[in-house]
Amino acid sequence: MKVSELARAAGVTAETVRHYVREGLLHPERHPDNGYQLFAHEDLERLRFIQRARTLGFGVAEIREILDHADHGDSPCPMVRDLLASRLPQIRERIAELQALAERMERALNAWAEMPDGTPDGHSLCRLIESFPEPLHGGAESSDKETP
Amino acid sequence: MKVSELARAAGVTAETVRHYVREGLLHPERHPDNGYQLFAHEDLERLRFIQRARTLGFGVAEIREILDHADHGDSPCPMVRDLLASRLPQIRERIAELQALAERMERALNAWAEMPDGTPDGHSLCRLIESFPEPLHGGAESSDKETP
DNA sequence: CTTGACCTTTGTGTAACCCAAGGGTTTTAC
DNA sequence: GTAAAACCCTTGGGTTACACAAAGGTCAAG
Repeated sequence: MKVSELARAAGVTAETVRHYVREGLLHPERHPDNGYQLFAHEDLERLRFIQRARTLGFGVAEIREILDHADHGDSPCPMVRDLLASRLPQIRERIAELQALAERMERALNAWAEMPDGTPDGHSLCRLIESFPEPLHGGAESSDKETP
Repeated sequence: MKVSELARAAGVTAETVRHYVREGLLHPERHPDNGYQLFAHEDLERLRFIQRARTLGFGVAEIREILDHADHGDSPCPMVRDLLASRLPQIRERIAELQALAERMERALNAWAEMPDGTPDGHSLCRLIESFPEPLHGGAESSDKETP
């Protein structure tokens, strides 16, 4: 299989496949004449494994470690379990943050619904945003990436 | 106020303040002798506004637009409301994704708890991950950034 | 007058890709 | 048989919201 064929078979873009190759998750052979990457059927399974691992919250570097272990004949299961166990609370924290965010957004929209649209207030900024509680910086901080 | 003073007053790092200056969210004056950035008390309010807007899910570029509007005497409220309204469903979608992720992780951990640790399976990869459902790519895609 | 704390700019790194450019190859169509 | 469409390669730059390091100027205190 060539890059795009593998990509289509797995439902990802060719760029993604090349990315995984660059990152050492896939090790295709090369056609000796033209240098094209040649993937085996195993690689399709491997790519599907990568996708499932991604949906479980693993990063590319972690997946590479897992696959390297497995390629050496070691069972990566204990490592995987530990990674999973350490990430789960972070996910739950993130969920709580996003739920709080959604609530704040909803409160803002509801408050706005009861106000005229062009509230003449060009001097000071939107009072509604200004009246939101400060992101108390004394507690547990969380630098994050909201919505891209 | 100098950079670090403003930063401390708002509970952020000096790097963050400089970042916002670079991005055009803050417009400090310059001390003519030494080139230091000089912030007014308004800028502390402005920075607090930025923080609140961030907790509402706005990106730095969006906040810059909002502030630019306000600086021109226009009320940015309609824009803000539209941004909020368009992002809320995305947030909800993201929450649903993360909850599904947390559930998958929990199911995996529970299944593992009932297995011996070093399940000898060096050839094929962890069956548990392999048995997870495919990230069906036919539906609504969402390329995202999981947990850093 | 020398620390030490603070200031400046510039450049690099982060995660997981996407996209464009420039150039070779293979397949398809006429 | 050949030309165009379609696909391949690598390289390099962009995305987010900062953090961090380096090299060098400035300032307050002892």
